[in-house]
This record gives sequence, structure tokens and C-alpha cells, in this order.
Amino acid sequence: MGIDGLDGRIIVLLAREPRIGVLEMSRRLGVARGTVQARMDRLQSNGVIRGFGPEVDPAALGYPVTAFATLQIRQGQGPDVRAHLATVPEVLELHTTTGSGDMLCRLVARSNADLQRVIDRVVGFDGIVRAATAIVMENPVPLRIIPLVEQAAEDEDRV
Amino acid sequence: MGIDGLDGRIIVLLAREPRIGVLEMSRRLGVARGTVQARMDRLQSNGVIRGFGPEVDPAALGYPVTAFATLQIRQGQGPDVRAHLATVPEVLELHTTTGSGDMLCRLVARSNADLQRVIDRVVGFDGIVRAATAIVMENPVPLRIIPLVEQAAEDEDRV
DNA sequence: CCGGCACCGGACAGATTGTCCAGCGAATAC
DNA sequence: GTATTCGCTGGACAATCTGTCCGGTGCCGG
Repeated sequence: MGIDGLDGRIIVLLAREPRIGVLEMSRRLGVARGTVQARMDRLQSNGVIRGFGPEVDPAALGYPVTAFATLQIRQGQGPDVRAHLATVPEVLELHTTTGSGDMLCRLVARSNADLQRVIDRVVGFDGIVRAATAIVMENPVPLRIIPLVEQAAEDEDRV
Repeated sequence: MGIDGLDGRIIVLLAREPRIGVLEMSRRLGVARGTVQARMDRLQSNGVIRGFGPEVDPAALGYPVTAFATLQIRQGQGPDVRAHLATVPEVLELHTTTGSGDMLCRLVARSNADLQRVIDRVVGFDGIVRAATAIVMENPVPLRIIPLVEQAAEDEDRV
């Protein structure tokens, strides 16, 4: 577990220019193509790189409103609630967190008004006791991984 | 704005098999290669597809602990706090939300003990009044977009 | 009725990929 | 001390895909 400096540089390069190929990477990094290819294979079978799925912008799909909802779940209803939420397309992500029966989910909606519909659908389920929603206004730091990768690579090299 | 059924099928196909090429997609979808290529170009310049960055698993990097922190910010300190948080690699994501000076951020750490270090670093900044942290235990619904894409495509087609 | 538009099916050269190979240096094992 | 394993290099090959054209067709709005 862990990555070294070359792995880190590969991931960062990939994150900055996703359409880059193995050949071009090997040129930029100054290593043989086979090396980059082997590293990539290893990173993917390691699970460090899960895949290269397209990053879709919900806003461009017509869902410009994002919100986070904290749900309080009735004891023992966890599995049912999960199954319920999994059926709601507007639920992009769901976590169970510390605290008694709490879940945190990320929602999107077509508008603030539409958010009400989504929330109604989310909480309109028996096992959910209470929901607290926070609407996202700005996203100063979009989901990112590069700084962490650099950190992890440095840590590994130092060892 | 919006996508039609073919766009939706392209995105879903891409999400399921990221390494697929344009040619193979055109074969699967039963359309001409040029069509798929044109759609892809449009989706990307539309901003619907932001890119194809590698999905890196923080756990595989040695950061298996995820947490969400709600931060209460002192009036007017927002920009400074953002800049501060942007410098912390373990902050993967930051949102400002409704409520007086509230922010929500996603953190990762090497362990529960390490999480304390991360939180100290996050809140060890003048503009932050209070922080409430929820540690993620399970992730029943990982970040997903396919259901929303299908929904958006259906809505568009119906119109 | 006439564009304009999106799609089809095909063509082309150029680049990249997957997959081999032999050689080499370093770290590891015996 | 020596043998083995490992990762990297630099090169090669055929197969594939990409970017980019083209002409032709069907549909919609003006």
C-alpha cells in the first residue's frame, strides 16, 4: 500500500491531462513506456486508480442545485433506508456516519422548488425520523485529489 | 441545455466501461462513429462531461478514514478560511452552505488518531468559530451519476 | 420549395496500443 | 560471495484506433 514519487507523478499528470496517452506520459516523465504501462497496471489492480469514468456536471444536466441532508434514522431501519435512497436518482452519494442512526447524503435538484420535491421523496419513508438540509451556495474547493496524491508520494519517498 | 437519449446512452456506456473507445461505442450503440464523436465533442464543450480524470481511492493511498466537518465561520472571514482550507491536502472538498457562515468540508485521514491532527489543522485558524465532525462509517451509495443521467435523458425525450 | 442540420457509411494517413524481447543494475536470498 | 529476482530500459512488431475528410440522405423550419 502506498505510492512512490513516480506513481504520484503519473497520477498528477493523468489528473491534469486526462486524455494523455501512455506514450506521451513516458516522454514527459522521462521513463520508458513499458515502465509507465506497468505502473498504471499496478495502480489499477491496487485499486489506487478505480477507473476513468467521465466526470459529469449535474448543473449541465439541468440540476444546478446541490444540497447536503443529514438524516436521522430509526433504529434498525438502516438497511431499508439505504435501499430506499438508492432508488432516488437525485441522491448522488450516501454515507452513514457516527452518531445514532445518522446518514449524510448529497442531493441535487432542478431548482430550489424542485429540491422540496426531492427532499419530500427522500424523507417520505418510514424509517426516517428527521432531516436537516443545507443548500450549497458555493463550491470553493471542488472534489480534488492531487494535493493528497502529492502528499502521499512525498511521505512514501521519505520512508 | 439537457441531453437526449443518445447522449444519455453514451454517458452511461462511458461510465460503465471508461476505457471504451469511440469506435466501439458506435458499434454498441448502432450509430456511425462520426455521430458518437460529434456527440462527445458537444458534451464536452457543453460542460456536461468535464473530463476523464482518474478516480483515485484515498483509502488505497493510505487514507482510509473519511469525515465531514461543518464549520462555523466568523463574519467576513469566509475568503480567508477558504484559502486556508485549500492549503490542506486532506481537505478533498469544500462547500459553503446556507446558514450563517457555514461551510461543509470532506476530510480524509490516515487513522482516527490522524483525523485529530487533520481537524486541528483545519480548525486551527482564526476565522473558524466552531467545528462539528461526523466520521463516515459506511458508504452505501458511492458518488454516482448514472441514475441522474438516465433520468435527465428520459425527461428530455419526453419533452 | 429551399436551406440547414444531423446522421450515415466510407476513406485515408498518422499515431497509439498491447505485447513481445534481451540486456542491465540493484536489492535480496542462499 | 554468488545466484536469483525484480524493475527499468530501449527496441521491435502487428493490430487498432484516432482525427479528419468526403458525398449522400432524410427531416424540420422558414
